[in-house]
Amino acid sequence: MGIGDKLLAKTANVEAKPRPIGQPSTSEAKTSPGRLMDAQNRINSAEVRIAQLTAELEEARKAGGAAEIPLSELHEVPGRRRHMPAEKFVELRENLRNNKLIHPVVVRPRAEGGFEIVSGHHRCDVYRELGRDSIRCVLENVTEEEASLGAFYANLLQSDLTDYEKYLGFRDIQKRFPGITQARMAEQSGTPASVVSALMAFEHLPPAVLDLLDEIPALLGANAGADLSALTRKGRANQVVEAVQRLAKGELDQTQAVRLASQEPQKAKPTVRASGFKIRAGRTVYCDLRTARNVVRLEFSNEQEAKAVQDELKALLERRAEAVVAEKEK
DNA sequence: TCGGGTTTCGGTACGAATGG
DNA sequence: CCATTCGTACCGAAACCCGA
Repeated sequence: MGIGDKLLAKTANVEAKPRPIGQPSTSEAKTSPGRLMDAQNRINSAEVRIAQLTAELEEARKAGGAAEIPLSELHEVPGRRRHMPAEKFVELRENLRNNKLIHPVVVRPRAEGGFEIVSGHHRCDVYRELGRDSIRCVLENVTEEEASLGAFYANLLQSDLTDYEKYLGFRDIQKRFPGITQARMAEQSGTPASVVSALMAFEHLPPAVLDLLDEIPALLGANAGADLSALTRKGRANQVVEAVQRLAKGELDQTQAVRLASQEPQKAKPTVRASGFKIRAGRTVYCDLRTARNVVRLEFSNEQEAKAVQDELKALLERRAEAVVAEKEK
């Protein structure tokens, strides 16, 4: 399931893309769904109908194929839906508007009737949006666990999921399967154990930080998150919160936030940044001055000026040096 | 001053080493 | 045996540099 779903995701629109997009087909009922609906109308009992669909799917599965299932019989299981950015969804919709579905939706029968979607929530959404009645499905005999895990691990494969969202997913898995180790989850998801470890460290961040992450999931990557988590456990929660709040305001980047949080409180000095300015003489830059810590660099447009300024600076510096000596002796 | 090549920097990926 | 930390390689974007 995991692998299959991954492959589905990777190749969802591979075939269709290079094709020139034809005329948008009107949403006139395709023949096979139409026939299916007609057939359904003649069946009174819903159970019989489901039984028939299930049998159809079983048969199709044995033959290695798929069957048309009414969208009204497909149900979503909470937490299984895969994240998809809006623009990707539009891409998928436009693809399916003009091309036929290459990868059938994967479903499994529900005890209370109908089918639950194992993989293909977005394809179903698209079909509903396009006003279609049914969609090609394949039956997958998987357990509840397998279906959930498969969906989540396929989800993980998406690089546009933020690290925080990945953490929430892994945490969900742990909640559902108590006792599962990080190593096991790493193995199942094909993620290095060190990454799983870093992700799971989000758990130990101060509540205020987690609240911020709920609002802005991309605020912290797994690495900075793990660093801040370690600091939190060392009793630096207050500084961690402070640093992350400034990070959220855009005053710091992630490494600076980690640095800030790891400094002793009294040492939390404003970050020394290189400063400088340029003096122009008309259009050309007469002098470019830069200061970093205790170093001042002066760059002149020509050597004569450099020499002249050096002489003037000498006098200025000697005066200041004397002042420093006087200050010390006081 | 413009364009494009390069360097730097913040960040991620992941295996190796270490710790509990 | 797991989880965590460390070290290094890598990546992309922005900053920087420099000749035309």
